[in-house]
This record gives sequence, structure tokens and C-alpha cells, in this order.
Amino acid sequence: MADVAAEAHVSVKTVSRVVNREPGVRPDTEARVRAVIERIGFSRNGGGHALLTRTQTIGLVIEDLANPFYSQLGAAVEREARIRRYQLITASAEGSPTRQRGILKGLVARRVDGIVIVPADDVPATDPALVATGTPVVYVDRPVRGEAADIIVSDNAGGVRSAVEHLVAHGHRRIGFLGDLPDYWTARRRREAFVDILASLDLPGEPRVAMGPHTDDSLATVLAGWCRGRDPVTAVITGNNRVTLTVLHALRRADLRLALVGYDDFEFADLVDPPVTVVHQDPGALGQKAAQQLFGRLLGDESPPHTVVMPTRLIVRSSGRVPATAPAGAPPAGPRSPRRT
Amino acid sequence: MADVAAEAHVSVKTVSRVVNREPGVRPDTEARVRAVIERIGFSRNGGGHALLTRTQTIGLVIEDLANPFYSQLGAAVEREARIRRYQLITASAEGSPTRQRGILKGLVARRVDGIVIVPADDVPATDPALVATGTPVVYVDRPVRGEAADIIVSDNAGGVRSAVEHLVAHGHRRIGFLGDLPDYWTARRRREAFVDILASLDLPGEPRVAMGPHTDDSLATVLAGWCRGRDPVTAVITGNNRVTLTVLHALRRADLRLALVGYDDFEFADLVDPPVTVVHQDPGALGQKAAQQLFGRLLGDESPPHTVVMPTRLIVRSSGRVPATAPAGAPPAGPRSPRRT
DNA sequence: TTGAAAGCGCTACCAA
DNA sequence: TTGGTAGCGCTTTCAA
Repeated sequence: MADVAAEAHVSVKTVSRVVNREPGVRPDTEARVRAVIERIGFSRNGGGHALLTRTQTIGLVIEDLANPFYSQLGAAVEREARIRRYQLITASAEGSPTRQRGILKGLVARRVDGIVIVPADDVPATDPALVATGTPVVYVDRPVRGEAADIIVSDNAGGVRSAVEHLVAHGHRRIGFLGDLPDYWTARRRREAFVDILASLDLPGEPRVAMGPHTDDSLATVLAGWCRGRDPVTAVITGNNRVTLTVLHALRRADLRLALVGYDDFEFADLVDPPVTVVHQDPGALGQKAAQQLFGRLLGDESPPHTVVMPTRLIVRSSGRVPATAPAGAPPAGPRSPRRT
Repeated sequence: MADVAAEAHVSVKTVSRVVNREPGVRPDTEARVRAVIERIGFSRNGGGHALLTRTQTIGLVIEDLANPFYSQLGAAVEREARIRRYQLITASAEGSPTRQRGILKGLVARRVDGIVIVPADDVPATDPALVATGTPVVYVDRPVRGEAADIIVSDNAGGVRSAVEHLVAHGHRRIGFLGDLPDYWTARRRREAFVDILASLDLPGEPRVAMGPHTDDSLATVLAGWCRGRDPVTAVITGNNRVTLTVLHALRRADLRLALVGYDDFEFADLVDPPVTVVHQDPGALGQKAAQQLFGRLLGDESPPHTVVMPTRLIVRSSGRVPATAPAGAPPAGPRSPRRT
């Protein structure tokens, strides 16, 4: 900025005014300054600026960027940030609370203006490091214990309920639940909801539940077990997109055909055979809502913290339909239709 | 830092030394300072630090965080960054060169130490705004025109070749190519490779090529057309993961059964019926390589810029196999096995 | 082993 | 309409 000032024969303050579009600069002065800026390719150092004002940066702490659920959530947060000329620092904790704390420390050190976080189990709302700085934080996908906080979660109990009710309506009485690691709050929450709902529906027998970690093999064993003996399981509900993927492999491996409702929608759900009915929670909506809430705080919204529960939606696929690939009566036309290779 | 200094009865400089683990501080002094830091919850303001040194931040500019290809690439870059205690600013250009330029300006203003970017078509290696700052840039997934630069791309021609050869080996003679928008360099590159390879193999007739934008409907029409008349297409190759998804829908809609090789692997490729053979390019490896190259530059690597071409791998699924869901001779056992609902 | 002072690039405040 | 000065939080240099 000093360089620009010297070249344009004005003071630093005037350059600052031009850069920040502050009023009170004569048009010809402004033009001269802008010309110099253009010529020497000046760009304001955000660091110096941030020292006096805001960093115009928010942090996003998620579990794993490579998981479509989180990347969609992240894309939404990023879009909200870009609209407001904010930049987004993304970091994945990959299931480690320690790493999550490290990430938070880093974000605080960067003096981000706000944080959207998928909190690990042991990050309380009153994390001293955060509270001290007064950085606004919005928790998403999972709540935090302790003080009131801005929380955006999806309706886990409702989602599980819609899955169970759908299956029951189709005549299933023995339904199993396959959850992810009980380390995850959402996994526990959905398991709990499952058990409660089964109880309220007066279905016979003990609920069958298996939590992660699952592998294709381990699940195949579990499922085979559930299908043996008297009153075998006829349908399963998964706890999230990762489990759904594993279950589909396991079903194939064990050569089982069970009714399935997956938690989380996925792009190829209608292309799998048979198509997979899912509980859809919109990660984009979750992220957008969280970002909007955060920017609200940054704009001075001082209303009491509140929790938003986003609805889930059951997407029914293939209900009763016979899979298109195995037409009951009509063999594929033609002498030998080419197969995908 | 001044606060800490006052509380600990030392100078600011001494606190700085402790924070940065510089030698030459008496153990008891250090202990005293650390105690105060702990007590008042001090954390160094990265902004002030960055003014004198580096920001310890890199930027990642991609097309769309919600696309699994880019989110996996991003996850890899992020991991490399985290290992080095760097933070990552992510931004999606969403196909707009203008937006990409805006993003770059923002990153330069933030004084990121380096940038990994999936360049839009008209961002030359000699982008003045970038070159002026001397910020190291690594281009990934697509090259840039102009001066030599660090570029990590995957072996697009090789990938397409492996797809074509695979199909030809299975007896296909009429193969179509379905590419994404020709605005994308990768889309053009793969089309070009496709045409070249067909020519080199002496396959009969003009190559059938259709570039995006595609919808389920438009593709269904295109494919139906290709399958009519004398010498119909018997196999298609897609240009990327998005096209693959659309093609699968279109095939279903038009009730066609064509051999298919998809560009880009996807999680459910083996669960679709029939399973989808794909050209796998490892987005994580691409991102990791790019990040490593970038950090090499940050560590002072002054070797001439170079281009790395990452190999692709053909993942054959279901070759010749009859889909498990339509067993030729044996109808499903049991009176009526439960279906997924 | 410790500290004082200057300055990184910018904005806030007040004066001209 | 314009500019000077102080200071944001930190590191660097040099002196004690």
C-alpha cells in the first residue's frame, strides 16, 4: 500500500480509502490510485487487514471430507461463505477427538470469525479454548452436551421411525438394525430410536442390533445368523451410508435377500438391484442452515441459542416391484443381448 | 502476548521465545510463562505472526466439492496439509472461470503460501496476478497452457485406450463415446483419445461421439438412435462419473442393454446390475502428489517444473458373468423370498 | 539469559 | 478532500 501511495503521490490513507471504497475521495485522485494499483498489481494484504478487523474466514470441522455426506455438507457451507465473500478453512478430524481439538486450536489461532463443526463426543459446548475467544460456533449433525448452543441436527428418531413403519407396513415383523461405531452420537441415537420404536410397536422378541465396526465378512456372518432358526429376520435398517455399502456387499456375499432400508441416500440407490429404499437426510440443507445461522451470529444476531431439527424423508424405491433385470415372464429379447463387460 | 508478558513479569520477546520454542530461556522462566499462557488461555494470533513469516495456509481450488472425485482429491490434499501443520482453504469454482479468478484473487489477498488448482480453461500458467506474487502453484487434473508449470494429470489417453481395448477384446466393433461438456479439458482430451484410438484400430465407420450436457432423457434418445439401423452400437464408454450416472439411468429408461465402461470408479459400481467396469483414476493419489509437489516447492525445491502423469487402472467387473440377480437356470429358492422394499 | 525498539501492512482517529 | 500518527500482535535486530 505504501508503494502504491508513493507512486500515486498520495498518502497511504488515501489508498486505503480507495481500496475500501470509502467515500470522500476526488474522482481523479481515485482514478490515479486505481491506475497504479492495476499497474503494479497490488492486492491488499488480508493479514494486515485482519489484524484490525475480521479475518473474513470461517472454519469447517467435519469427520471426513471423502465421505459424500460431509462433502455435500461442506459444499453447502462453502457456497454460503462465498456468497458473503468469506473463505472457508476445511479440516477433517477423521474420528479422532484429539485431532479435532488440534484443529480447533488451529482455527482459533487463525482467528476465524466463526466455526461450523460436527462435534466429536467429548467436545463440550463449553470448550474453554473456544468460549474464551467468543468465536461463534454452530454445531451440526450432532448436538453437544452442556450449555445451550446453536445446533442443527436431523430428525434421527423420525428417520428411523419412518424406516421401521415402512417395513412393518410391508408385513415385516422381525427387523434388524445395523449401526456404525457406537462412538458416533448419530449411531447411538439411531440405535436407541430403533429399540424404542420396536418396543412401542409391540413387535415380538428382542430387537436385533449390531453396531460397528463392520466388514463385508463380519456382516455376512451376522446376517446369516439372524436369518437362521425360528423367526428369522426378514428386513434390516442400516445406520448410515457406510453401513449400507457394507450391507449390500454382505448380502451378496451371503447370498441373502432381505428387505433393506438404508440410512442416507446415495447417488446409485436406484441403480442397485433391487433399488434401495432410503431415509434421506439432506446434508446440503444441514450445511446451509448451519452456515446461515453462523452468519446470522456474525451479523449480530443475539437471540438465544436454539436447536433446529431438520426433517428426513423416506424415499421408497422398488416397493413391491420386481427388479427390472429379472422380468418374471419375459426373457431378454434377441438371441443374446450384449452384456456390460 | 503482551498480557502474558505482563502477568509473567517478563518481556514480550521472552514470551515469543517460549511460544516458538526458541532456545535460550531458563527453565523456570519458561515454566512461569507457560503457566500464565495456560491460565489465561492465550493462543498466538496467527495474523500477526503471518505478517512477518508465512501464513501456513494453502489454497485448493476445485470444480465442485460435492463431486466425489474432487472431494477425494481434496481429502488427500487436506491430509498432506495437516501433516505439515498447514491449514487448507477450499473453494469451488463450479465451472465458472470468472469465479475461479475471483477465488484466486482472494487466495492471493490471504497470502496463502501455495495453491493447488484444477485450472479452468482460460487460466494460463502465466496469470499475471499469480506470477507477480511468486506463490507456488501446482495444477492438477488438467494442464495449463503457456510456460512450464508443475502439473499432475492422469493418463487420460491411456485410460480411454484401456477401455476401448477391453471392449474390442470382448468382440465389440461399434463403440460410442459419451463425454461431458466440451468446456472441460478432460472431456475434450478423452474424446480426442477415443477418436484416435478407434482410427488406429481400424474399426469400421465413423466414430459415434456425443458430448454434454446430457440429461437422462437426452441420452436415452441418443442411445436409442445409436442402437437402431444397420450396424448399431453395442458398447459405450463414458467421459466421467457424472456421465456414467446419467447413462445408467438412460439405459434403464430406454430399456437398452449395452456394454459399458465408465470413466471414474464409484463406490457402488459392483452393486449395480450388471456391475460396471470402470477406468479408475485415483483422485486421492492425484491430490496427494500435487500437495507433495507443492510442499516441495515451499521447502525450497527449485528444480525445473515438471508434469507427472498418473496411471489409470481398468477395473473389470462382471466380464462375461451373468448378473447374479437373473440366474439363468435356477429361480430363487423358497416360496417367495422377501424383496427389498 | 533477557529486553527495548523498530517495523510487517493495514485501519482508526483526529487534524488540516 | 486529504494526510499524519498511533497501534493491531507479532518477529527481528541489537544491546545489555
